[in-house]
Amino acid sequence: MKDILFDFISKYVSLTEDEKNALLSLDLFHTVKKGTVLLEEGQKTQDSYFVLKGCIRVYYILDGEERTTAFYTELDALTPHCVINKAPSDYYISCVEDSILLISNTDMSVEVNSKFPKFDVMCRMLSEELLAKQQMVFDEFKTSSPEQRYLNLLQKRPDLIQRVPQHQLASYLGIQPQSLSRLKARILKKK
Amino acid sequence: MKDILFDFISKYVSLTEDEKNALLSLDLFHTVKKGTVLLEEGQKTQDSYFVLKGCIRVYYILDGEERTTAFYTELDALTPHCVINKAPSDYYISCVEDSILLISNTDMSVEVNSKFPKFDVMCRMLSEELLAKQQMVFDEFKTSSPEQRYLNLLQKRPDLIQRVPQHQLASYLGIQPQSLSRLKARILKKK
DNA sequence: ACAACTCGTTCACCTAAGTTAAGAAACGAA
DNA sequence: TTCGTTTCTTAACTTAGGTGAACGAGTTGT
Repeated sequence: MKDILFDFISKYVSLTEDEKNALLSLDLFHTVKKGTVLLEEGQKTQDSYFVLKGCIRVYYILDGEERTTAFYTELDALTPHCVINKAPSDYYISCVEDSILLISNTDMSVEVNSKFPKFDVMCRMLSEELLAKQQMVFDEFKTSSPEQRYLNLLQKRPDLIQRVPQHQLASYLGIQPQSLSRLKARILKKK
Repeated sequence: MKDILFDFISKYVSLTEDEKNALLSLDLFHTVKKGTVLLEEGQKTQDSYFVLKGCIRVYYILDGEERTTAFYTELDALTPHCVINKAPSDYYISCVEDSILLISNTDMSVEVNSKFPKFDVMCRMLSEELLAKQQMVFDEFKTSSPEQRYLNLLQKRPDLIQRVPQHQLASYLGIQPQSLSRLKARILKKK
């Protein structure tokens, strides 16, 4: 697990042994059971998540209905909105599978970053990269139909379609579960 | 113009006179005429944009059709995807109105950031904030219908509806211009 | 084993967005 | 100004997604 983390970090900055040990001394690793709710609507938290293994999901409850807007899998990082703007969360985060997560809170980050400015640089690079990636995903979503979105997902994240319940996937694609079934049947017929 | 910039920066870090002068010596301010194309598909650039006055627009050309995915107005910052991942751009950026922009390139940033680490911190804060905001906008888009999106825009960025051509607005909402006209007529009828 | 529940799928019907076409209004260039 | 272009709107028709209901398969709990 440590290796996965340090390999990831090494894409951005190179760490000394001291810095690695400083990180490891923070008790960041957590195993989380499937179904665990990490964050609820209305709560405030200081925690950010980094997925080492497994899958977590962001969803809203609107008119009593779950609306899934994001899945985070291996090597994805998630800093909840409420951590940034210090307001209560307007969404939920839960665990789709048994997962191993790295959970860090703002206090830790502030402390580590002030001791090792290198982490500030890494965080900046990471946010910039995530922002650019997020924008691309958004652009693809906007410029395509539900059917194209499904086909696109089939290309880019085929694992998601297998590991995630279909009704969550439907809402992730912006449609109803029934429409996803119909859409899949339509695609099969075409071939 | 300088004041607008420094007021904006002061929300993140406080600058000394030296730091302010270092910024001003960089020749960042540019006036750009309506219709000017700042970035074309296939091009590489090092430039990031910050809108002091006016409006710029990001769009793709798919099957010969323009697809607008974003508008940037006063105090919005835009770092094109191609600056981050060093690949040719897959979209265009153009000027919707006569605008005053702050244009900075990567070389400048690297130089300034190494001289004043404070800017690294500011950039990190800014990217994190933008990422969170972007995610919220994306979530709203995903969880609502075109009609709701239009009503939402009417609430949150009413100026956009006035200052931007309707066909660009339609594609920003993920629909055809005809559908936007129809949708607006439908809303008027309801009232 | 059985009931209660969840999940994925199918169907029929409804509604809204896509498509094609046409005309009116606004804008720009000569 | 006038001609030509672009932009916006309206209409008629098509199509895909929303909605409500129903069914079977798989789970969970008793």
